[in-house]
Amino acid sequence: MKQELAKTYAPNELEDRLYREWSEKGYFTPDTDRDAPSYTIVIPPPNITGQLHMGHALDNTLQDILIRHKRMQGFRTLWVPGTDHASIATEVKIVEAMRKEGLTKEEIGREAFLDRAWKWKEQYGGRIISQLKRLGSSCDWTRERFTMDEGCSRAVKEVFVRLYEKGLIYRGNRMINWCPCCMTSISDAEVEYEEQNGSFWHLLYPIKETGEMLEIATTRPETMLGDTAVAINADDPRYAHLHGCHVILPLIGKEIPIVCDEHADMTKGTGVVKITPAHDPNDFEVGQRHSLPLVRVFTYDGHMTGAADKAACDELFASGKASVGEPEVLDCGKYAGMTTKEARRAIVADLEELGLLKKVEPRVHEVGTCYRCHTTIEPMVSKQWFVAMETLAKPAIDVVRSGEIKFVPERFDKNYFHWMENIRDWCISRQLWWGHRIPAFYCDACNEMVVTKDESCKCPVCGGEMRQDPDTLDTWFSSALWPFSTLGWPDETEDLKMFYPTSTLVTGYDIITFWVSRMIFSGMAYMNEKPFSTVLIHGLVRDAQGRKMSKSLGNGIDPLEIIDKYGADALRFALATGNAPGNDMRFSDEKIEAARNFTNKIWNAARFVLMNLDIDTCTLPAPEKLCIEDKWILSLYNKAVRDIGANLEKYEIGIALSNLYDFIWDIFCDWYIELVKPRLNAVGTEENLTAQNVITYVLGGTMKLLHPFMPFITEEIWQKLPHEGDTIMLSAYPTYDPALDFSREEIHMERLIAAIKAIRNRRAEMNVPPSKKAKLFIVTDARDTFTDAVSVFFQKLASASEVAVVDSYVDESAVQLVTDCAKLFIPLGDLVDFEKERQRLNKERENIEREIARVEGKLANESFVAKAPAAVVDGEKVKLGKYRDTLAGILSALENLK
RNA sequence: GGAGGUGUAGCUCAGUUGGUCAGAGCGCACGGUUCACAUCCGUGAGGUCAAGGGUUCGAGCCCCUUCAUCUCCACCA
Repeated sequence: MKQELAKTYAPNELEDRLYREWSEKGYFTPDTDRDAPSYTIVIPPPNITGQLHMGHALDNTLQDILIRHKRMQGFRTLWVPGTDHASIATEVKIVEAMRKEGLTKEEIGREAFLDRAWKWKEQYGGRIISQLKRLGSSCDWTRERFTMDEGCSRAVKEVFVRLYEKGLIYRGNRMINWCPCCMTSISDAEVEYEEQNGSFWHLLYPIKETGEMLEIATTRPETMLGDTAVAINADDPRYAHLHGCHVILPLIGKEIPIVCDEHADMTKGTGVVKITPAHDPNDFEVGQRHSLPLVRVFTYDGHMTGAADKAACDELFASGKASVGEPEVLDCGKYAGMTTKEARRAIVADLEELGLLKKVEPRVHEVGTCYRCHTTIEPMVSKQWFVAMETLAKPAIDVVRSGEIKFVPERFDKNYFHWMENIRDWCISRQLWWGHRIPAFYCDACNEMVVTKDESCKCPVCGGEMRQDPDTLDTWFSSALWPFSTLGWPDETEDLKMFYPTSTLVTGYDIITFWVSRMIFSGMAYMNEKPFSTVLIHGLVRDAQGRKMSKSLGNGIDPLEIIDKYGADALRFALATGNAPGNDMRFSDEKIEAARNFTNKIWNAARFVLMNLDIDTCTLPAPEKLCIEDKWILSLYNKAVRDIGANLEKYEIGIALSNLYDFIWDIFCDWYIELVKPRLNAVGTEENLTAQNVITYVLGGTMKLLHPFMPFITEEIWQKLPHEGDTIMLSAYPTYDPALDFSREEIHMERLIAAIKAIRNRRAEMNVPPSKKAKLFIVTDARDTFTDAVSVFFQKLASASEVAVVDSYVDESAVQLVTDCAKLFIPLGDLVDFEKERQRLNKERENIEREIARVEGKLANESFVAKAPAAVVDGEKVKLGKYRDTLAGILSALENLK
């Protein structure tokens, strides 16, 4: 069988063909009947809003490498794919699209809106899936899931109800982060802090009892209308006489108390803090401690409250439906209806007019913004659903602390612990429509509330109709359940038994708090078991200048364009190579071109091998039939197998891949192929047959080693080589074989290579073109290295016309080269410049003498000899011996020149 | 205010438990029509491993200090 390959690797045609074939033959689906250990990965589900970006490409390349490696090792591997509904992100996009059509959510109503959302999901969810396929991801598509599919929704309801029944989910008026743009609450994790230039306004509040002016500094004067107290520190001597006094809140003339609270820090500002419990998290706490009223002065869309808002609130209180902690609403009068920004200006101007603005200082401070739209977050007291985190956090901390779950690299556990140990209750309700609707039902008739999975429930008190809570859940609430909801939970499915806990989670460090931590406490809480054993963390993919890739900068690189141009394997190589876990990486043209060149190199090596092949099956010949170069390549191949395997086990994917790169390019292509060419040309001989088998064995094995990283090219080549089985995907990953350890031949080849390199080097320095052949005389004690059989190497690779191993050689007109075991003479006649030769040899002599002095010094150091491991000391001794031999050679060469 | 990352050749970065670790790719210089590959082959130049101190027989690697740079977290008025 003669197989042929095209001259240049053209990835596109074969990628589609091979992926379809793998998929159709069901190779991605685990054989659940087979008895084998499981290895499971659940995909971090991409948002349906997006399309594949470089971050996804990296994330999924790493997962595919792991899963393909384990599959080839014989594990029962499952990679569960899916997408995330991305509640807020998707809703924002749909609202945006509707705005362009002149529509609003309210106009079309909830049902029509959800219709649009599902259509969106069909369109864009499908797109990202097909993009994942182009990368070569070997996901089990028969198990594809969506965070809002029926199963996931069931899991969400189940968890909600269970937690509610345990008292770990509660509803109440609490301080939350409100995004006036998205018009919803968001969790603490979803707030991003940005540095902004602001001001520090020093206001004066008149004191009722003494008539003094109390100076108060604030960064947010517009909240003053909602002040319900002023706090001082009880120990502050400056204000000791004011305990129990009141201030008159300017502009509205309201009397509010001066309270003593630890929150007022004597060392900061004026030591006096205005307290706005409804619009500041700290002030909320102070308000709780002193039972201060909550006065809301902002609307949910970022304006000052007015008469209508107040009326609505009054009605709520009058009806008796206002719940505990419900804030009052102020009619802000002349400020009503202004945006908070306008109100700030107006209030400051009015205070200034009244002489109550003492000074304004510029100040830089961190302002919370919405992670989706980057609108400034308004802290608000609002009635929301929360998860009580304290009891849930503890097992989640322990399971990482005990090492049951490991972060790779380890340092990210610090991040995790810090977040988990300082966690606050999780606000999970969102004023959005796209998402899992909260399974709480209210009876308008009698105010009863029921939390249940049953959507058609009746009021248990009065039997009346129930109204479901209009809010939806934080999108991360369903993501948190992903490792088990995708396997069928809450049912006790076979998949759950077989594949949970999952093995490795691969994700970026930017998502540890959002997602990883929540999956861990969820797994512990509902499964009583960790969701995964290892969290492999990777960094961000940045552009060539090191900037974050973003839409607004327009510096994003589209992975699909890269795949079209260079192939998926090249993209995968570029992403997986030369970067360590947890570190950011840069993506550049140079990198992808280098990757493309590597694929082409592999392709051509295979092309060469196939051109010289006429065997149909490959059997490794018995050792006595192997030539030195065969044993050498097998030995190095075997070491590569060991190293690559060890690095993959340690998740050192970048190192494993560079081991492979080095082996393929520098060892296999640059040396072995060149070394066996003469034998491959000698068609019909036994040596030729041996060479064919060895080169096929090594190339085939190398393709297997490389397959997890570059699945397409390796499958294509492997298929064309003599092979057993239907696909490289399911072939056995190579393992270390002690029988292939040929260390003697390694030493011989090292010597030969050193000699060949020395000759090439010397000829290059002298500008002798390779076409000018010259005789080579070798004087050496290492006769077993420089055998007749290896002469051809020098002819082929070192431009030798003929090679002779001689007892001694004297010829003044010869170039002399010295290695640690041989002296090489190349009679080049006129080309030799004796003065230059002498200088060169002297330089070499100086170098080697320096080295000898260094090693001798080391060995003369008693504590080195006494304390260093024997192997290290022996190594130094061997080195010294070689150096001395080399020096002797150089000295005799110099002698020869005289 | 806390925590962490990074700093190694001109550029981008590897360097696993301290002992052939001073490396790779790109770039640069010189040479090459060798029948797999010019997306290639051969050869070469280049680094006090940010600075200083310490531990050790031995330090890019461990410890301390400093500088530069990036990131995360944090309710500071």
